[in-house]
Amino acid sequence: MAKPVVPEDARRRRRPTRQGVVLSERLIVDTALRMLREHGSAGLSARRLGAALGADPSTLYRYFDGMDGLTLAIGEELIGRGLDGWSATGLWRSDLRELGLRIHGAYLAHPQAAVLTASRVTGRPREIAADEAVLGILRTAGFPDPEAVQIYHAFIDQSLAFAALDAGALALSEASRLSDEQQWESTYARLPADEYPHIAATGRLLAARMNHSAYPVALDMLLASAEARLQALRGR
Amino acid sequence: MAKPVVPEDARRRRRPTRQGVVLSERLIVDTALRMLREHGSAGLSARRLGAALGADPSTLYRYFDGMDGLTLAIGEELIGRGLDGWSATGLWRSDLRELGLRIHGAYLAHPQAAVLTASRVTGRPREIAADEAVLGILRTAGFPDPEAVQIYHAFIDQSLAFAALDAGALALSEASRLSDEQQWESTYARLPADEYPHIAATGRLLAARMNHSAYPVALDMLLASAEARLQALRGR
DNA sequence: GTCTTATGCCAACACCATTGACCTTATCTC
DNA sequence: GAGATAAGGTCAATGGTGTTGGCATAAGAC
Repeated sequence: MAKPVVPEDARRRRRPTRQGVVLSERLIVDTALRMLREHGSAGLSARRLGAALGADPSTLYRYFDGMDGLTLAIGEELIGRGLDGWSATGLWRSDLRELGLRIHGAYLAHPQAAVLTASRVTGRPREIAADEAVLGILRTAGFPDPEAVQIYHAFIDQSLAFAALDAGALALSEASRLSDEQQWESTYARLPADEYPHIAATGRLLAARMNHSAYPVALDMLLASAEARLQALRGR
Repeated sequence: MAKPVVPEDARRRRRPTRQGVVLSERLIVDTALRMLREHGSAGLSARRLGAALGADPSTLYRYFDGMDGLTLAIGEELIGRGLDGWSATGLWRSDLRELGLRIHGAYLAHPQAAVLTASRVTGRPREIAADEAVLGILRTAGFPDPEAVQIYHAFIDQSLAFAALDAGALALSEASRLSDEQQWESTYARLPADEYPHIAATGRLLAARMNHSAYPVALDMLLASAEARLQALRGR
C-alpha cells in the first residue's frame, strides 16, 4: 500500500475539505449508509461518496484500505447498532432470542448495506463483543464447553446468514415494487398442478409466508433443540 | 431492452464465432463457472468471459439479460447439480438431511460462484423442483400444511443462507492462505482474557470449530425440533 | 437460389477503483 | 512566535467495467 491508513484514534490533524467539511471515519460510514439507503446497494462508489462528502474520492483512501475496508467498517457499525443498549436478563433462552433478533434486525434496518456486509466476518471489536456475549449466555446457562461452542457457532452464523439472505430479498423487492399478490401470481400460481402437486396444495399458505423472513422460525427451532439438549444433559 | 434475448429452446441459427466456437447458454454458464473457479469471484467480467469463449463481450447480451441474468443462470445450474441423482427413500428426516447437505454442498463446490448467487432467489425450474421436493417430504411425513410450509421455508432459506455465508468464508480464505493456526493467532488468541473470559476459556474449541461450516449442526437442530413437533402433534 | 433475420462483431459511452505526485496547512518543537 | 514536519487534502492519469446502437454476414426457410 503506497499510502498507509492512519488508525482513527491516532489521527491528529484534521484539515477541512476544500468545501469546508471535516472528515472522520464516523462521518464517512454514516454518509455511506445514507447513500446506500437512497441509491441502493449498487449506488455506493468512491466518486459518489466523495461528492456527497464534498471531498475528492481519493481522500477516502486516507481513511480506509479501499472500498473493501469501508465495507467492513459498515458491517462493524451495523452489528454494533444491534448490540447497543442490550443487556442480559439471565434467562438464557429469551436472552439468546432477543440477541439474535436484534442482530438480524440491525442489518435489515439497512438492507442495501447488509447485502454488502452481512456475509463478511470482520473480526473487529464490536463483532467480537457479540461473540463474547453469546458464549457467555450459553456457558452461564450450564452448557458444557463443547456444546456451548457448537451452539454458539450455529447461532451466530444462522443470524448473519439469514440477515444476508433476507436483506437481499428486501433490497431487491424494494427496487421492483411488486405487491404480495403479484409476487404470487408471477411465480407459484402459474405452475402446473399435476407436476407440482405439493406447491399447488399449499399455494395460499406459501404466498402468505414467503414474503416474510424465516429467521424467527428457524431461530426458535434452534433454541428449542438446544433446550432439549440441555435437559438431556441434566437428566443423566 | 434494445435487443431482446431469445429463449434458449427457441434458438435456431447458431452461427459460429469468428474463432469457430458455437455458443450456447450451457457453454457460457460452464465457462463462467470455470473462470470463477480460476480467477475468483471478482474475476468474472463480460470482457474476460468473452475472451475465454472466443467471442465479443457484447454477444453475451444475446443470451442473457445482462451480467445479472447470467448470475441467476449460474445459480440455477448449481442448485440443479445438487438435485441431480437424488431420490426420496421415504424416511423424511434422513431425506431432508440428505437434500440439505446436497444443496449446501453443490454451492460450496463452487464457492466463488456461490458468493454471487446463493442469496438470490431465481424462481427458475430447477429451484422450484427443489421446493416441491421439500414440501413433498414434509407433507408425506404427516406434517399438517401450515407446519409443513413453515418448516419448508425455514429449511430452504437456512440451506441457501448458510451456503452463501460459508461460500464467502471459503472463497476468501482460499485467497489469503492462512493456516488454521494462523487464523487463530490473528484473531481470538490475542484478546485480553479478562475482557473476554468466555472466548478465552473456549479458545481451542473455537479455533477448531470456526474453520468448518456450522450448517450440519444447524440442520440437525432444525430437524430435531421438527421431529419433536411432529410427535407432539401425533400425541394429542 | 433467394430472402430474411438471428446472431456475431465493432466502436463508443459513461462509469468504476486505485495510485503517485503535488501542495497546503495543522500541529509540534524550540 | 518562527520554523520544521508530515498528515491529509487535491489533481491527473491508468486501466478496468457493463452496456448499447449500428452494421454485416451467414444459417435456415422456402
